[in-house]
Amino acid sequence: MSFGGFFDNGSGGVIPYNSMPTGDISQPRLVSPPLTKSMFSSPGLSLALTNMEGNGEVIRIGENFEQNLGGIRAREDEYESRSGSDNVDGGSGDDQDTDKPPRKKRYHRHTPQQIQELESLFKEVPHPDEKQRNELSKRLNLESRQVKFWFQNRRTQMKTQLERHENSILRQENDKLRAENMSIRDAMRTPICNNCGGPAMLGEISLEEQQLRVENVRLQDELNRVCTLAGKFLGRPVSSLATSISSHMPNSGLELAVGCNGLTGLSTVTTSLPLGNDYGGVSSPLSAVMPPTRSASTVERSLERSMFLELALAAMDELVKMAQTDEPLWIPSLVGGRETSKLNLDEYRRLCPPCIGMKPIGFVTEATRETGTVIINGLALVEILMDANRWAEMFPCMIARTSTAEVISGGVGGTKNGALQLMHGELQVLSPLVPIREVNFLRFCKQHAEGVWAVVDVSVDMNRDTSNPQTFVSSRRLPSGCVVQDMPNGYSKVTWVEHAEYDESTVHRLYRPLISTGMGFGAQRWVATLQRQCQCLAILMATVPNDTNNVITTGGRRSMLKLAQRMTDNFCAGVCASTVHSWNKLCAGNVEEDVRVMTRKSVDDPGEPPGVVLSAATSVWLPVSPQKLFDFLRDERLRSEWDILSNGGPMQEMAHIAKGQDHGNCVSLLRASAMKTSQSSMLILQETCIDASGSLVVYAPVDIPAMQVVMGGGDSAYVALLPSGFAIVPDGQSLSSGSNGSPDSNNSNSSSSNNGSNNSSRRAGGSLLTVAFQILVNNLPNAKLTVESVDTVNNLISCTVQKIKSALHCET
DNA sequence: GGACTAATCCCTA
DNA sequence: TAGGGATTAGTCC
Repeated sequence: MSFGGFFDNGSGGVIPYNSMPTGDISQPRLVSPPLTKSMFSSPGLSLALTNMEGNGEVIRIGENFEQNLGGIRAREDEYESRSGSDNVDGGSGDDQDTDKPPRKKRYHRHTPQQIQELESLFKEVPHPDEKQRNELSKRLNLESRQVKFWFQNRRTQMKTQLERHENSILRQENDKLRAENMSIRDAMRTPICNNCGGPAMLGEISLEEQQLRVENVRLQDELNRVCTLAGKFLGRPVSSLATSISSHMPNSGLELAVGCNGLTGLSTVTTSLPLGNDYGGVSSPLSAVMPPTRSASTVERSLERSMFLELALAAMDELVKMAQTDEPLWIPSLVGGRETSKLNLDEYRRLCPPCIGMKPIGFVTEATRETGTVIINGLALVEILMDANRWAEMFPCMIARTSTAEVISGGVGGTKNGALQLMHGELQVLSPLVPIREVNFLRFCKQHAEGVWAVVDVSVDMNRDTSNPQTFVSSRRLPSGCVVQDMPNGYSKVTWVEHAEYDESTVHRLYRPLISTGMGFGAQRWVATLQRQCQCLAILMATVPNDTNNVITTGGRRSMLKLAQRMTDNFCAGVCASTVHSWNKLCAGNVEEDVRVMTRKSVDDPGEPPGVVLSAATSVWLPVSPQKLFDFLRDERLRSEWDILSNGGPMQEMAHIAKGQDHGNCVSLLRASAMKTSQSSMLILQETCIDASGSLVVYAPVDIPAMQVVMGGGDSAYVALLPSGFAIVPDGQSLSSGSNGSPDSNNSNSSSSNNGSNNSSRRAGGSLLTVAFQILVNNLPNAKLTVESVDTVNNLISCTVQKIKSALHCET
């Protein structure tokens, strides 16, 4: 019988086969796959040899052993010649020995082409079935078995890489704990009296000291635990200051089974190790990475995670290269009078090996980089980025929806360093003409140095949401994200790289120049929004209330801003049909082209009036600058020129909360001066914001009594409102020199549209204006939508656009 | 000598 | 019986 790597010597003892007394048996493995029982016909020495099929049959080897070896070698050569690898070495020094038959070296390597093919299949399918393996083996002229081995080895290799990574993290944590432990021991050796500052007397154990002792025991346990785990990954014991492992261990739900090697099969030792996150408040950063048990599914998960980790590391590498390398990777160019850089694709391909496969056919590349100083420190920014909710709050107009699908690693030592998570996101440009970009991506955070952090995103094309197999992927994010470097003044320098590939045909021609210059989804927009939002946070954190009339309390300010935030979020969700609300698109014949009308039921939401809500949105081109358009729309005195709610007169600002240094960033409360008695209980809540990437004017009628509650610091969640408003962006024409999308060549079927794209007088510096209304058309949620309601909202939208055009003297 | 790689052996689900 | 873990051996740096 035989055990792994050992032979039974026939007398009950077990010896390694490379010390067998038969001399030549210690030669390179001669037990090749084609070895068969028929080779050994003579009786004699009993030797355990296992053929490839693993039958473990005992074969008798006779005196003509050498002769048989020749046969084996001949077979082996035959086997090698079938491997399809032509790069087999000619032979070793032994081949010159005339006493022995010429022998090729067993070793060879697959050709680079073969490896490339194998790698590419591995990326798609790390675990191919027999059919796939056979197919590949035929194609590559390899034995099916070789393909199988290759995949097996590659999986093992991935696992080893993962373990190595886990190991390094563990080691870091170990070092930290050890230092902590030492300092505590030190503190205990020379106790100091807290009252007098002198040395504490023996026998006097202060409360603090008792706590230190308890803490010390806990740390020692933790250290032991980490040492044991590190030992497992290192394959050798890691020394620790204490020796006992399990005596202090509390019970934990997670156990790690550790197989003992050596005489495999003779014994298996299972050691229970606590890995719980709840252990004494100290979490293991790897508890989420390591498979608790070794079942098939956990191994699959482990493999998937290791692939994610490999992808994340490659993406991080690429992000850092993209952020730190200038020419020739990024070529400086002047766009719209503003300095920017353009990605040199040849250099990019040379510098960055593809990490998520080839660009899908028909997709175009969008790559942008932007650097800016932001009033936030790197650590805080990283915390925000790694929290889906806070991330969405930071970029409310850009992120329609996001969630964390899985936290693969939570980070090391209580920080986000090493944190890796799988996320889902819906990115938006505020226009019905630009579809939402839905992406599943990995987000990986790494601290590169003291005060230097990087967060990278990269698409993973796996679709975990099997409930919706129809999901059409129209874009994917290549390694994108930011490198943040703390500056001494509390600011940080943020370098943002946004790299995506998308199906341009899904974007309306009017918006293609904007999108292709990166002003839609690109780095400029992320950085501009980040700067504006951080400035807003800094201002709001200032203690002095900054509303001009001083009529609002601090609590009221907070409530009003929260209400405004909800209003703006709902506005964005209505424009882009994000899945936050389940909108039904209307395709009625009387809906004007380029106006998207959607409807939904509002029930059980105290923040909205109950009933049927109709949303209508359209985007038009206007030959005026974005700034001029924004200033016009936010000016309460000019409101009567387009807003029916103003009752033909100017509006008056009753309250103003600044959200930024730019006066355009604020939340205000407006009242129509020409107010009729019937509407006397209504005010307008308005939020406006502007940055380098665009601007927004969002408003909603609100009840005076409800607003009084809010301004007094009451809960704003019960204020029912439906937002309307405008989103303004530059038309992109002045930004893109060689854009392939021209608004002039708009869809042929929209010649009668009101989007102004057929305006022959267009000039550089125009704007794209999105107008959107949400209106309650029936206060019964189950009521049917009438044609009249759709007509009303259609008229409202086209009238408003016409009025704006007239007021700005830009009618066709 | 260590890392990498192709292959082998044995065990287990 | 397929696949995984442990191991070996050839090669490269």
